[in-house]
Amino acid sequence: MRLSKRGEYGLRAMIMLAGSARENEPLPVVQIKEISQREQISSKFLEQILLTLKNAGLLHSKMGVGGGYYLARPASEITLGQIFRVLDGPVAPIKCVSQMAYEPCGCPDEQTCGLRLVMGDVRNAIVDILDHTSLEDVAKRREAVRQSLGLASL
Amino acid sequence: MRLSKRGEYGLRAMIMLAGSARENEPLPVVQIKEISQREQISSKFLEQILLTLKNAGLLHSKMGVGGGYYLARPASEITLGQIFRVLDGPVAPIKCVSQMAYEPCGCPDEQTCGLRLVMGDVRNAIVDILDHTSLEDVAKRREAVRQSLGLASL
DNA sequence: TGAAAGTCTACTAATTCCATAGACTTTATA
DNA sequence: TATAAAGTCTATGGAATTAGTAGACTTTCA
Repeated sequence: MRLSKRGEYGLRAMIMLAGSARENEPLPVVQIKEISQREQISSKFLEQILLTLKNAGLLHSKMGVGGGYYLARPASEITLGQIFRVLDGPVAPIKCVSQMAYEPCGCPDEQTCGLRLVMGDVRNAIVDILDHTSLEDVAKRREAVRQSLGLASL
Repeated sequence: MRLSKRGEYGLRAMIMLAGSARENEPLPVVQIKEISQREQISSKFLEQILLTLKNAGLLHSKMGVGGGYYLARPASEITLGQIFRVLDGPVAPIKCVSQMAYEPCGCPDEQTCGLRLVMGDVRNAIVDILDHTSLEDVAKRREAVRQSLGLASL
């Protein structure tokens, strides 16, 4: 039940971009190099990941001097589920319960397959979290933890 | 977030064994060949899986003529989580939130890592289901679905 | 004693994962 | 307008994992 490095790095990068947004300021444009340094990710690998996210419409970019990446939409409108699916594919643990990529599994009778019933629950539980957690939610939550630990805001 | 074939087949086999138990009768002993036919699984592959489950203490076996596999404990005392972990390893999507196999991930500050907070929730949601669903629960639930579909009991 | 069952270990083909490399395009600015 | 700074795109490669096969071995019962 593992999140891939692609998924991990992509989510971390998006969370970082959302976290460096300041109120009443334009969305910050951040370079690959800076993200890769702050998050300790191979910049060449990250490059691919950000490009994928861009082609999926979750990031925008600016080329050339002073360029970089920035969120395609406000952080409140991008969910972790969207990011996850772009990088790691369907959320469902088994294809026969996938909404996005249904395929029958080999069980004799799908309607009464016990495994399918339970894995459907698992899928729903994961989707509930990932699709209802926006980048803004993550940023707020992290901020709350920081506060409770008595740390400064950055 | 995928369940492997190993995990799928193993869970299906265990569920089948639990489902073929009859009240007030000894736990049925079922041969690999029969399981593999009923569940459409390569019998050589299934053999390995059942052996792993046996070595983990979830199954018992009888060698020789009339032999086969049977549950090591009553179906109510074996959870899907136990089976899953034997075959597919830790449930957590990322090691830094794993109870069974914790390892730090590369994030700059683990305590305030937003991804870690959310993946902790995901882990808990999955564990809640898998560790609180026994083979007996699955059998009962399947039976309920059968009833509601107006099907016979086997 | 022989057939029916599980046990155990090794092997392999295919796929996926985690990158790395390098040539290319776009843009700001000196 | 040249140049450096940034993203774009495609190919390649090693390592690990996955899903299975093969085959020799052991145990048990009739």
